[in-house]
Amino acid sequence: MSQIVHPATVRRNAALPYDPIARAAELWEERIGPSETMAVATAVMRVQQIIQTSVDAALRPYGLTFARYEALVLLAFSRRTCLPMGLMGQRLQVHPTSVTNIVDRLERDRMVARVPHPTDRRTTLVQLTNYGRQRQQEATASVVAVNFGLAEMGDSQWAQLWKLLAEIRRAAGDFV
Amino acid sequence: MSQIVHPATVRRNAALPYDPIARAAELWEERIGPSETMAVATAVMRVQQIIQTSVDAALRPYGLTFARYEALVLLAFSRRTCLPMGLMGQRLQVHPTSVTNIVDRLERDRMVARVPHPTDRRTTLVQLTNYGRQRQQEATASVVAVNFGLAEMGDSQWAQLWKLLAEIRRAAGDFV
DNA sequence: CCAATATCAGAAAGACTGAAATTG
DNA sequence: CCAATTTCAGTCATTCTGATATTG
Repeated sequence: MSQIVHPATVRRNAALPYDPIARAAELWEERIGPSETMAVATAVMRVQQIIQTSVDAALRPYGLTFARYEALVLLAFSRRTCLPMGLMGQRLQVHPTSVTNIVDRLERDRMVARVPHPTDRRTTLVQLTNYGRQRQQEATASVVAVNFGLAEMGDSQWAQLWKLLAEIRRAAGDFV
Repeated sequence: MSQIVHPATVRRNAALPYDPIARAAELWEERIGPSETMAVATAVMRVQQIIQTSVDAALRPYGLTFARYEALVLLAFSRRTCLPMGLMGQRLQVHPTSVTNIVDRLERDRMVARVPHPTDRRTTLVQLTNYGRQRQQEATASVVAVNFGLAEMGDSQWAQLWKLLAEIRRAAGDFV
C-alpha cells in the first residue's frame, strides 16, 4: 500500500509550524494597512485550491474534472436531463466556448449527447445519457466520500460560512 | 469612454433573480443528501473566481497576475527583499516549476533578479529590484482600491470568515 | 551514492479573442 | 438587416509529470 509521492509534492504539502497567511497578514497590517480583506481573499484562494485538488482527485477515476462534473450534475438536476448549451453557460458561469469544450469531452465519453432543439434550430440541447447518469451518481459518491476536501464542522459553522459567502456573491452581482 | 463588451460576457455577468447555488443546494438536499459542504464548496469556487477576476483586472496595468503579485509581496515583506526559490514555493504553496515560471516572468520585466546564493551554489536567490518594489507598491494600491473584489463588511464578519477558512486550511494540513 | 535545488521539455486543461455559419 | 446561438481556430497562461544538471 505504499505510495510513491514526488518530493516536490511532499515539500508543498508539508505542514508549516505557523499559518503563512496569518503571518503575511500581520506584515500587511504593519506596513500597508487593514488586513481583513487581504487575509480573507488569500485564504479563499487557498481553500479553493484545496477543494479543487481534492475533488479532482476524487473524480479522476471517472475521467471527470470538476467543471465537467458540475455540468453533469446540472443536467441531472434539470427536469428532462436536457438543457441548451447557452443556458448551461449561464448556470455554470463559464464562457460559451468553454461550454462547447466541456460538452465535447462529455460527448466523446458518451455521458451526454447533442440533440437538436425542436423549434429553435439555432440552439443545441445537451441530453444526459443513461451512462452519464450512472457516472454522475458514482462520481457524486466519490466526491461526497472526501467531503469536497472540506473538514468536518458543526452545522452552525457551515451556516455561518454559507451566509458570509452568499453575501459576497450577492454584493458582486451574482443574484438579487 | 465607452467600452466594448462581448455579448457573451454580458450574459455571463447578468444577475439572476435567484441564487443559483442555493437552488442547486436545494435539489442536492432533495435527491442526494446533506448539502452543507456542497453548497460551501461551490460558493468558495465562485468567490475565488470573483476575487481572481477583480484582482487580475486591477493588476493588468502593471503586467502582473495574482500569482506574480503574491510573489512580489512575499519578497517585499522579507528582511532583505531576497529569498531562495524553494522557500518561495513553500510560502506561496506552488509547485517548484511554477516558481521558476513566476520568477522568469518577473525577471523578464526587471522586477526581480536572480542572484547566486553565497554559500550553497545549488540554490538561487530572488532579489526584489527597486523597480519591482515600486511596481509592487503601485499594484498594492490598485488592489486595495478594489478591496480584492470583496464587498464591504463589518469587522466581526471578516473575523468570522477568517476563522472558518483558517479552520478548513488547518484541517487540510496547511499548518499546525 | 544519495538528497536537494532548480530547470527544461512536453502534455493537459482551461480561458479568452476574433471570426464564422446558421437561424430567428 | 440585425440579433442570438454555437462553433472553430488560434493564442495564452497555468500546472503538472518526468527527466536532467549541478551541488551538498
